[in-house]
Amino acid sequence: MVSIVSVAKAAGVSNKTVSRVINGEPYVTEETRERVEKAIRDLGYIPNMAARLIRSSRSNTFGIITDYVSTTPYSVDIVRGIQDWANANGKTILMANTGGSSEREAEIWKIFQSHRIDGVLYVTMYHRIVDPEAGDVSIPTVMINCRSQTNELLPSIEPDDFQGAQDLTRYLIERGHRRIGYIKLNPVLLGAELRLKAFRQTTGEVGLGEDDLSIRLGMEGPVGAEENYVFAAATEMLRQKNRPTAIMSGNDEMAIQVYIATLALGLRIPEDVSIVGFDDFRTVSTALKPELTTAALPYYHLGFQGAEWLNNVVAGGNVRPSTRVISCKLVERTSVRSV
Amino acid sequence: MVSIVSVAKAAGVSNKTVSRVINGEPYVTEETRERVEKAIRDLGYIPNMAARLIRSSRSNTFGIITDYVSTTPYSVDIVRGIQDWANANGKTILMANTGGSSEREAEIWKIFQSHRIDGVLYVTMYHRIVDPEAGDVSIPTVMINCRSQTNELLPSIEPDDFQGAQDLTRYLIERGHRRIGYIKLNPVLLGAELRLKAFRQTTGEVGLGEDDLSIRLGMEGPVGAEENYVFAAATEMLRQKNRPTAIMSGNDEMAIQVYIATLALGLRIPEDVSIVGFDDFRTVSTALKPELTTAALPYYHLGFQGAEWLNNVVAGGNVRPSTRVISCKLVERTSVRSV
DNA sequence: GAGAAAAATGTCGACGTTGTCATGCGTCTG
DNA sequence: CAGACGCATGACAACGTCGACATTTTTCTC
Repeated sequence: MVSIVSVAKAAGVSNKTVSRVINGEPYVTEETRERVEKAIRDLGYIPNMAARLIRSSRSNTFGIITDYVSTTPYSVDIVRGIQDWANANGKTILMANTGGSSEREAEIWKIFQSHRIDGVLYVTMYHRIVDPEAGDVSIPTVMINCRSQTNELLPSIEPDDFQGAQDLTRYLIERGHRRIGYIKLNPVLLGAELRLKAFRQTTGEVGLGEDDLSIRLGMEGPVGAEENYVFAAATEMLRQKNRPTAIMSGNDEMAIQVYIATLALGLRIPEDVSIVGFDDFRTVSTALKPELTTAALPYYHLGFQGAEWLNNVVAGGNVRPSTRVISCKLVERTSVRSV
Repeated sequence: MVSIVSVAKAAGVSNKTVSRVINGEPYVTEETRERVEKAIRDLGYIPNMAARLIRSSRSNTFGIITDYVSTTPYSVDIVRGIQDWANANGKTILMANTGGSSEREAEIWKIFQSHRIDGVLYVTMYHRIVDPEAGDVSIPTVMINCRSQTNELLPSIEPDDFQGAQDLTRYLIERGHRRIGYIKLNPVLLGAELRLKAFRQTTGEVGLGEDDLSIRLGMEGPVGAEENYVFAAATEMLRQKNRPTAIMSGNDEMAIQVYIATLALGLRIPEDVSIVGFDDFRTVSTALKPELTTAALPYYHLGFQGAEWLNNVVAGGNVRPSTRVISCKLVERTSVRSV
């Protein structure tokens, strides 16, 4: 492997001068710099990160720990956001997946430490409460899309489920809907409670009461293997004599079933029933016809800003641990009409 | 940071002996070994990979290059497969994403080289032909879910779109369907041609001709921003006097629209129309009611076996470059009935 | 044009690990 | 009991890079 030494030889300078050129340090003549750069090109020299790390003990590497579950694969956008930030800021990304096993997670922390990574982004694929296995380790960590139960000190960055559901509810109310159905998410998800709370509060503010609302449980059980009541709930809801003019679906995926239930009853969307989702899981929201109005989970930004934040923490910034929240943008499509 | 030296001191042995213990080398007394292991535990020593690499120039690290596109996020299963293999075999994963830009891709190769990775897994998020920017570099590479146009020498591992579509078609034929609709994938996707070819050939084998088949284009244009004709195509297809009794949808996502079109016409699934998809994009295939019969893209296996293969290549195995193909398993659910 | 300051370049060692080779010690062989 | 052998351990250098410091060369100042 071609090293700094061979470059130095080729350019007829000392190692240190080559090092200076590589790192853009001052005090190198233009002429020398060019000679060295030519040697680098000619020899195809590429700096050895490992050697660099060993000297400077800063790896410029972040580790990502994920917990892929077969659901909501859209959340890979978090990883994309992280990667984009990392790429723009010269950081490298080491990646590992717990697969849900906590022994494996412990291993991963070890591996990360053995690579002397600067910090960890702990990413969950759905919004939930977790319990990182970092042990007594003190690697700077930022939680993304989740929050630590035990360790209040870890900064976390999460989607604003409340605001998203609030916007969506207001959107329906502004368009004249007064009888609204709501199909609840799996209670395991952190968003379930927040979204429902926002729905209740917002409808309450305009004086809608339990009689105007049809609230049903859509799913429950372990994520990935849940009991699914969405179709039945939607069907039942729409068969009521005073059926809702709009249905808020816990998420976009569940909205598929609401669509199907609605159509199977011979009702039209949005003429007879308006429907909104949540997540902006585009594979679904734009595949549905009419396309689904929904609130976009800010996955990409969660990742991007999480990485940025971690960087501040690593740099020792004055980062008081806290939960940061990113808003969910309402995406207006064509599944809602005014009544 | 606690190093091998401090451990050696604590245990009252030489560096080398500690090294021996760490690497499980022979010629260490049980007694010494225990003493060293105790010191390691007490001090919380974790080996420094960078230093190790600098000596041995084997990083035990694979790089993954992806090209995330906002479509088919389900393909993260490829990455999961890779990670699982890596984890089981003590490899570390470095990850980067091109975002579609080839300058960035070139940078990534550089970065990977600077980490002295052992090999690269070049992963695309949908089955297609690509053109890796590795340049004159000769890092062992395995292509996953794609194939190189220019470099015939790169091994690749791909889903068997042909076999999957064949199985699906046979499945319909065996259940008595003789008038079958087919909605074509975006021709940009490698699978489009293969699946259609399988459909044509398999229907042809049992004597079905153009009159029995309704073949329509579902989508075209750049991935992520394509023109979408699925709903219209399905609607038109089902309005024919001799409407198909079954429709094969290019993929699961498109099947959503076929469902909606079917139901909007007042037809029932599967009583009036049977529907199959492709991909087993579970967020969709199990959210549809009735649940969708489809062929599963073997994403996880693509990743797992790709990593395994790369490992062989790195080890200098007798790996004649070739395209390996992994079958798509038919997943029977309830969207098809016998006629 | 001498002396000082600034710029350019070089020398050397250290980072943490492991490979090479050397050494010490007990055991076996004949 | 001498010599050979096998096991257990250690000393030391080297990997590629960069920081600290030293040295040489150029430029500036009066």
